Amino acid sequence: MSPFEDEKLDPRVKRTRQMIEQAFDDLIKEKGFQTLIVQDITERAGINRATFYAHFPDKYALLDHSIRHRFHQELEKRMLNVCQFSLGNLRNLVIVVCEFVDKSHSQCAHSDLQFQALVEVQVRIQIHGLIGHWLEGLPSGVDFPATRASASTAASWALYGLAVEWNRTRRMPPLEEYADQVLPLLAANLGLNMEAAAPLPA
Amino acid sequence: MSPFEDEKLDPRVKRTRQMIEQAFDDLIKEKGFQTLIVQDITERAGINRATFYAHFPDKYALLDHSIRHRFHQELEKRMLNVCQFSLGNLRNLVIVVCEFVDKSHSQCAHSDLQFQALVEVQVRIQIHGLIGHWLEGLPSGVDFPATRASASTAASWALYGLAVEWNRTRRMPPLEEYADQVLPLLAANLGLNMEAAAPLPA
DNA sequence: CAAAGAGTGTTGCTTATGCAACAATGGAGA
DNA sequence: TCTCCATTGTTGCATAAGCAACACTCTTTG
Repeated sequence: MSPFEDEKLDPRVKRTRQMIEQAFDDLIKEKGFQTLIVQDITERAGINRATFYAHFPDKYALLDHSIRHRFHQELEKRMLNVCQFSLGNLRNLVIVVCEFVDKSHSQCAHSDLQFQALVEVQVRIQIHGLIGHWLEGLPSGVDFPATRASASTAASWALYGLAVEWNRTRRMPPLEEYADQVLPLLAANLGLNMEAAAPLPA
Repeated sequence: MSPFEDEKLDPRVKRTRQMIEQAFDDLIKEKGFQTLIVQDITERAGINRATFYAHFPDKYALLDHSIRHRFHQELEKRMLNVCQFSLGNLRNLVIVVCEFVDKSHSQCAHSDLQFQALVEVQVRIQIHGLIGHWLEGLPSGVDFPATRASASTAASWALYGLAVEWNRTRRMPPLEEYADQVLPLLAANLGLNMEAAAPLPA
């Protein structure tokens, strides 16, 4: 459930990965993802090129890892990775995703479509996993429009799409307001009627 | 002449030394030199204890190296390590030494006498080397009170002593003024009569 | 005095990283 | 088309770093 714990790993490995990730993050801001070559990363990180390939198959794998890592950190900040389902937590998730998408889109220079697509895939996977985990924790009596798997799929796509839309409209309305506005939509995906007495704590 | 150039060294070695030196500097500020044990340094640096001993015989050698390194950096900042003798350069050297002594004494918490003594030895060695190098570059016609070797010895001790004194009087008078004040003393050590027409550019 | 603990250096072995060279791919330009 | 060049992954070998264990010295504490 938590692929980024501080495993008791060889300190050399931990250091090298940190240096690679740091160099990668910096370079993406500076020259974007597409024009970035592996040699840039290893030079900035101060490691050998062969060492890079000992850790990542290529720069795409590194990007995937980096996105997962950073998004997971955002979840950790709000403890969304160690909680149960509630409308309040779902609302926080909306906020996290919107902010993350906004930050990603702003830092990639030339509206790099490939970059954005790769971000989307990784983030959606994580959202899907989190919501799926939440739903597993619900009592079996709760009804869903379909299976729980379908529910988390629909909700994760919907949530990401809403985040992109919020970014596209130049972050209007304000995030808190937007979260309140779209929360019923997502709740509906999950089979929750917000007008009736919700079976969950808000 | 320059023991700290960016030699083409194995990047692993460069990294490890940097981490050790960084951890050492931080820890000295936090808990002083005497109470510091090697294990503290290696833990903070994130390296193995055996690796430490592969680079330094003990914490005293590390301190020596650290002082030499930092003092040399100060010389480099003002390009005193790549210039010839002049009264202006000697004056700059006074300023560098005063500032360095002051910084060292302020950062060592409990007026750690051993620490101060170790700093003194290393800094004086460097001053001695630099002045000696300067004197070698002078034309053979210039007169000294004694040999050039004696002159640089006397001057280096005198200069360090003056720096300690300036620190002891709570940095009074202001550094620039103090430098002008003591410059004739040091010049006399080097056989230069500042009242007569100096054979050197000011 | 004895025993326990903390810190020091050292050692043998394992593992990760550095380095240089290589073939393979693909794009740019004559 | 052809060559040139940059980039990519990969490989074998050299070297640095990690790790656990050891003996040794001091200090502390009962």
